[in-house]
Amino acid sequence: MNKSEKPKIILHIDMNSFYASVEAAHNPDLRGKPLAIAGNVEERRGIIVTCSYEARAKGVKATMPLWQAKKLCPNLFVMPPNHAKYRRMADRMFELLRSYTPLVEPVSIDEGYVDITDVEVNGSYLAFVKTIQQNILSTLNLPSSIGIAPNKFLAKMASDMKKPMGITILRKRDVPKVLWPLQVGEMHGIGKKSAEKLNKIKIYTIKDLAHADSITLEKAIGINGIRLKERANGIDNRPVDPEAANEWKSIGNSTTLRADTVNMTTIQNTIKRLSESVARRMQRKKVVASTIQLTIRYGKNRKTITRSMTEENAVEHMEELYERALFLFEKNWSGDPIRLIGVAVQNVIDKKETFKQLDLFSSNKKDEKKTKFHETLSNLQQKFGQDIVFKGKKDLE
DNA sequence: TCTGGGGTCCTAGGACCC
DNA sequence: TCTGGGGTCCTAGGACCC
Repeated sequence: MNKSEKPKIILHIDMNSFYASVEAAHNPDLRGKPLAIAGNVEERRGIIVTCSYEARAKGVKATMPLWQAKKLCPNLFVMPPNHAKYRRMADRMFELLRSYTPLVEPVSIDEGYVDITDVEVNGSYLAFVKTIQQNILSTLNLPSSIGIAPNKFLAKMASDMKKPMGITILRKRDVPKVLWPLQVGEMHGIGKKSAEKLNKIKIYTIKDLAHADSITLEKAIGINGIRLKERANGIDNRPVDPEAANEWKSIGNSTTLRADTVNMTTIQNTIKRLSESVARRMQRKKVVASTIQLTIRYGKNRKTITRSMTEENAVEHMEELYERALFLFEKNWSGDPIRLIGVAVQNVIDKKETFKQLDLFSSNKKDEKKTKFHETLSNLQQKFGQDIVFKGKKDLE
């Protein structure tokens, strides 16, 4: 950290079993009961998305197949997800946080960072954060856990330590005592694969990672290893960026089919429906995109492929997406039964920036190239005379 | 008949340019 | 007669997160 910068105070707010809590907030009968939100409730492929703490007590967990959860907890209440409802509650929750400071960065529908460094606080920060937590609970009927720390990483690790309705302060000087004894896989950013790779080079705990040799680390898990080592030492300089959530890199929809299929009508209809949905979301966000990506997951081994194409001009309409997605499908489908289809767009830009983009980048860059080419050509002609022959169409563009 | 759907970021190879 | 090196863009796949 720069010496002139004063230490920051960052909060990480994590909503406890958010979907289940929202349902319970809307329906008091559900409170205190084992409740699960699961996709495809009528079908055998349904999995648990979120569940209440009462359900967790019985061993029910997110991503568990529904049938398995019911076996563990026969009186489980199961509801399909209502994303519009959760979105509305999330919006209200973030609005509430913004009443304290504009420095709020939503990370996902149910968590976000808040930089309260410059918020005037009477009394202790702990008491202040408690009022925020209570405010969320009394206004929206939703429980949360909050981490307080000098940076994002530590705040994130802290919010995870006491659930539900916990508040945890994690100071940098606490890192050796609190964080270092943990297994390396407990660290945010390290999943199963990286944990395995780290174990192979004898890094087991966060302490091991904090003291690891950077070269060895980079060889084992790439450049990300260096960043993770910094985090293990309590260092993280990422600012809280309120705009981050508005900048879309990709927008996509995918669906697992009822049964694996080779039926072209089903496939076409699915691609059409997904294209519609993506186009609608793009319109709502007022963006266009130049790359269209198709995902196919085969039933056999769940093998997944992605194929994409990039257009010179950005597209936005359902028909444009559908046409390209279908083209990618026909070009790349092996003929094997399909389990999942996805349509997504990447290289997303604001619609109002399209004109600028076209002027500044596309045409200007091309003009620049043309100008450069003609300069080179006339230089050569001066040197060697007029009869210089260039091969290929590209040279003349 | 075990594994959904929404994302972000990184890597690695090839094409192409200077 | 011999053969560099850096940079960017595109594509496909993978790791990770909620």
